[in-house]
Amino acid sequence: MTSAALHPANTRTRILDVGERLFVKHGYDGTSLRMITGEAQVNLAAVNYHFGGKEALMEAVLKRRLDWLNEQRMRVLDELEAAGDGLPPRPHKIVEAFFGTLIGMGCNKDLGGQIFLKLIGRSFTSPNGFIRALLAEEYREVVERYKQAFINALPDVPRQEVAWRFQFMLGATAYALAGSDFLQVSVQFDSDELPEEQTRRLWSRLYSFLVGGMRAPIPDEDLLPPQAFALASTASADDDSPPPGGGFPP
Amino acid sequence: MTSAALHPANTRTRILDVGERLFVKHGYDGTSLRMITGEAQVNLAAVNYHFGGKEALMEAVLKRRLDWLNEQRMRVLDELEAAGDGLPPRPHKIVEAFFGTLIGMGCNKDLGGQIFLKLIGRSFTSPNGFIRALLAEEYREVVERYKQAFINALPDVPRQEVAWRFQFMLGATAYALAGSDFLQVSVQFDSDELPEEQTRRLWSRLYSFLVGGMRAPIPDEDLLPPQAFALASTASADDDSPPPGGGFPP
DNA sequence: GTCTATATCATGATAGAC
DNA sequence: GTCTATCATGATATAGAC
Repeated sequence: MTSAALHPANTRTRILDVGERLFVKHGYDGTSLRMITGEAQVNLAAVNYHFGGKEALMEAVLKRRLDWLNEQRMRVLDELEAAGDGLPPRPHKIVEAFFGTLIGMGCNKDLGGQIFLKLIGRSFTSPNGFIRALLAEEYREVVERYKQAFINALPDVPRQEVAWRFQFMLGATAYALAGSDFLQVSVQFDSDELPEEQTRRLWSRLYSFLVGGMRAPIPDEDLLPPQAFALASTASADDDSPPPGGGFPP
Repeated sequence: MTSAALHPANTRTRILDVGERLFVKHGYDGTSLRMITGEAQVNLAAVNYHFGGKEALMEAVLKRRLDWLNEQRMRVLDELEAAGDGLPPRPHKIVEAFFGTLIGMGCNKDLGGQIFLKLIGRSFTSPNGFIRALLAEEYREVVERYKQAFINALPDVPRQEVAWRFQFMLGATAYALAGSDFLQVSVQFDSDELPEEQTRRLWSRLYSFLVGGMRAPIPDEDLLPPQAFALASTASADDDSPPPGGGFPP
């Protein structure tokens, strides 16, 4: 059995697949081209030949999935609006269109599955500027259209408020995907694949939470969180100053 | 003016302060000890002398803030339960105690301010295992107690459901703090400091969203997201196969 | 397209003088 | 406690044979 038989795809695709997985596992800065080319069993120089460099590889990894996602999200919203007879779609349908499309990708290995969900969940807060910039650019058009759809669907809610809630929904979703499972509830997809069944249950829970948050009453601008917030904003820190006793030796 | 006059604190604290800021800005892997010691105007070897290494420095940076946060969160919950006359605190009060305490730190420079909020927001999804492990360890006791408080406050909601919603709330909060401002609503604290006024407005909005999500109806286990989800989980990807023409030269 | 070999540089850590 | 000097390692990227 040749080593090529172990690898279903060509060099370029193997690099993309392994890169995607390792970028998730170790982060962009924590992943070296040697790690990628080693696992993909291709030559070190192949990355530079096919993509032009490490950043360009990351860009290709993200775009491969985002192009599909953007297209799909646009199409689903198109259908939603077309089915409305001139009426704007209901808010929960828009939530479903935007976030359901994403979560659904987790069940589809051809679309990156859980690996991609985790990658996208973490990329929003990447310390690497070019990653955030790329995401902003790739998301801009679609997010703008969905934001407008939410605004149309919620005529009584101020635009600013809608935008914030969109941001909160993105956060809740991204974290559920990025998976810091220290709450012991988080989906264990360290073992590579999350069963379709579990993904569906995650989705139904997340969906319920998001819609609940979206429908929350408009906050009172003058609300002052009485206790906790005020305490924390005025407390003094116990700096790592010398131990009690004024610095005198014991 | 001596260079020491520019730096209010001792070497150890200067390293912690600069480290905290740079770890946020460039991530753990993207920050070198040379960057830190350079900005802090201390010797390169000082980090190893005072902390023992890069990982230990990160640990010290996190613990300096988390110790205070844990203590405060415990105290606030103590008071809440003491004031209840045997009745469990209302859910929205628990939300306020847990998340309000955190957000309040953003107004207090002695507690790290916005910098620390961003750091903690990003650390949950750090690709570095030791950071997630440290956070899990530091959060375990407090989170366990708050989770129990939520369970007591919501006797009709299944425990699993409560845990998930806790996770979603953490996510929405962390992302609001970690700040990927590509939605144009996100708080601009790249310019270092977020005014107290804005932090309060962020809090009132977030608070409303979190409580809304927490109170959402229990999801139907058998709900199948009709359109978007199903489409995404069965679609086929357009792989990066050779361009149309079968690979023949033009 | 793929490979070897290498250039160039930055990193974390430490040894040892002061 | 602070400094200089240095080590060993691993990084990205490229030149050039095949």
